[in-house]
Amino acid sequence: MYADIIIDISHENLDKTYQYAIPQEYKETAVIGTQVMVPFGRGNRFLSGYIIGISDEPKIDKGLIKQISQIVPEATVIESQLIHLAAWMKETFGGTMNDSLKTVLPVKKTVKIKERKRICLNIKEEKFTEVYGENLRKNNPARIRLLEALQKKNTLDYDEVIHKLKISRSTLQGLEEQGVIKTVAEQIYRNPIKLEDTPYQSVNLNEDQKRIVENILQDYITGVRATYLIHGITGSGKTEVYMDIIDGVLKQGKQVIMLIPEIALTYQTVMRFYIRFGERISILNSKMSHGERFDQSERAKAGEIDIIIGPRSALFTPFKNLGLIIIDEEHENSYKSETTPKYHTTDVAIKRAMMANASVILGSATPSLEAYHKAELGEYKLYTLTKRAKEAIPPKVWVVDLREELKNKNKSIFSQKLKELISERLSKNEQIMLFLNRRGYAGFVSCRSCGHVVKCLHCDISLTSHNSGKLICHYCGHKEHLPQKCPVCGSKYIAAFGTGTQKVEEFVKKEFFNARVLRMDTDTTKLKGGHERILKAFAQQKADILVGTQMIVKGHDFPRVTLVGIIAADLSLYAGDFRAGERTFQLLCQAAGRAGRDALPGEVVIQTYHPEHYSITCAAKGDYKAFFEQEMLYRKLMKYPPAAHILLILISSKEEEKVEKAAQFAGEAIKEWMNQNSQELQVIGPAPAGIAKVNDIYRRVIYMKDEDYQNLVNLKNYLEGYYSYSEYFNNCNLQFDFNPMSGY
DNA sequence: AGCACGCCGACT
DNA sequence: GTCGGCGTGCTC
Repeated sequence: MYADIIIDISHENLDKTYQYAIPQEYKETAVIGTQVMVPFGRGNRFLSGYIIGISDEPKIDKGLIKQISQIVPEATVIESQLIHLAAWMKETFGGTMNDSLKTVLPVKKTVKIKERKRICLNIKEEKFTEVYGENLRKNNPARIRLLEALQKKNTLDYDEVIHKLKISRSTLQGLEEQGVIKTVAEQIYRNPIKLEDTPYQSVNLNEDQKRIVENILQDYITGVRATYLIHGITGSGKTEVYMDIIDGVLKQGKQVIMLIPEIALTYQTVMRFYIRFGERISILNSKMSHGERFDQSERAKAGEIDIIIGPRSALFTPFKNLGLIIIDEEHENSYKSETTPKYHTTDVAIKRAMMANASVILGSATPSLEAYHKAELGEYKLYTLTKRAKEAIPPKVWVVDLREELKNKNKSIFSQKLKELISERLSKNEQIMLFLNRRGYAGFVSCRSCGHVVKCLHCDISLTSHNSGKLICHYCGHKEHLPQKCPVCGSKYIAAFGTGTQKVEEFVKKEFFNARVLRMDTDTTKLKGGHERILKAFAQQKADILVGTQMIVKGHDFPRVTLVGIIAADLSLYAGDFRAGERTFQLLCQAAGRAGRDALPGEVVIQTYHPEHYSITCAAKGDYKAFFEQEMLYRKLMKYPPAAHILLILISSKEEEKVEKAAQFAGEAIKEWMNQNSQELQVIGPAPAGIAKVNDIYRRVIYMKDEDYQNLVNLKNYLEGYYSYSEYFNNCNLQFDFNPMSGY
């Protein structure tokens, strides 16, 4: 038995694994994640390392492999815990150990720190002349070069000394031993938050909020560790609840990780926490460089901070005394990783919390079906916040049936109602948001007259129209022709559905030519800071109407927005994946929450061909529970998560023939596995992926469904085994996605 | 990073 | 010859 070990030195060229033999007495205890002491290098000096893999075969000449000397008893070593977590992620979500390690461990490329490593003189002037003269006499060119450079400039950059002055490390070492120079590695890590002198004002919690804080803290202090789901409607003051709980947990000497979706990371949110918790808080965001992130993780390890706020990657902050993980807006898509391992943050957070004896709080206005389902099963403790904290009035919601509009010869993209309300708002100088809930590849086919949507017979998923004029199911690959007439009402108004933000903008300009319009989509936010710039302009009322996709409904509050128009709720309702209904409900709730945030009462217009669909009626009433019940029925019926689990297998290659063969082979292997294990899993595919070709790489998918997650994991392991040696997978890539969030 | 190996000029 | 300065390459 051999162990792959990474040596615990943060240096680039040691950032790889070395194989060591596991002595007999450690056969049982040497598992992935354990810290070990090993002899390393010529001098066999004892270094600490971590086991990140176990194998039977030696990778190099057996004679060169040394033995592990000792196992460090499982202390609360944070690295060890994170490596453990990585191993669990590899197993649960697929991919290699390396993939998992890279997501879990802080980047070891210590670029920033290296830059700061400096060389300076360590002797007085008279001594300098003496040393300099001696080296001149002995004709030591490298030393002279360095001394002359140091004479001109007191301190020099380490990297420059090595590369520009061409001084080797051994020269520096020699001089340092003699005490002529010293190297200073001043690690100044910046705190990315700027101080602002706003005193903290305590907020008075209402009864509901107080109850939650007290209950959860009571649990915490008495040693109960659990996962909580806080279902609080928009504006019910979840953040205040989090802050009070954090405060209580900090008082227990523990640390807190607070996760938020990337887009919600606004200056205001951070400031609120900063004002309350001061210097011991830090943030992480995607704009930060590797170095800056590394800084933050070093600060966390050194115990300089107690709270970190950031997107899903912040989950891996190396806190030694982790007490609580909060996941705000738990239903957000960005919590699912798009790269292997395709983990869901909630699952990993719960696992990490278990390992660290911490609790988890999930919060959302519209919890994911997964979370609410688990709460109903009693796996999570559920708390509900039903009152708005500020006494704002819930908005008035109008659902407009677009089929009626067509009957009334209104072919504009704005219904009569929406037009009226827009005009009224413009005259009152109030602001309007027009929201296009478009997402990913749309292009489903529907009848403009009766609203019928063409769906897959097998999957109950909207078919997607392709350029070829064919309709395709993204799950099973089922194909059919685009019908000439609506199969339900016979109308000829049946076509692919799709509107872009530019089009909406054009229409607005045409219909309301004196309105000032801002558009926000991937086009207009491409430039750096485009996002912020547009939102700021709108907040300063430099425009009357903001047109955009989901990105406009998240984050920012605009007190003067009193009307929200959803152009076509169907766009997300028939997006071609099983979460379409859920996503629509969430988006509509969020959009509705934008209207009338302050004193001015708000109104919302939802335009749709399906006013009777429960995603829309429930969102209009703001009735989460009713929506959940309905959607859960659908999931149970179709065996979609959380009623069952889905494993998506994506096979890709540059050669079309190869993918086809590999996909067929994988299909056979699955059958073989089912026979061997006498299991009956539902298999859909192999089929070309929804986007069958990306950057000249061909893609095939296989969907598997089963109620038992472990079954799917076993199958994944079986396929991974094949992948490593079967020639069918040569030049092919194999990826797994459990309970996928996005289409392929 | 830390260590040793090997090369080179200088000195006893 | 030997010694110290110096550069380089390897570590299971």
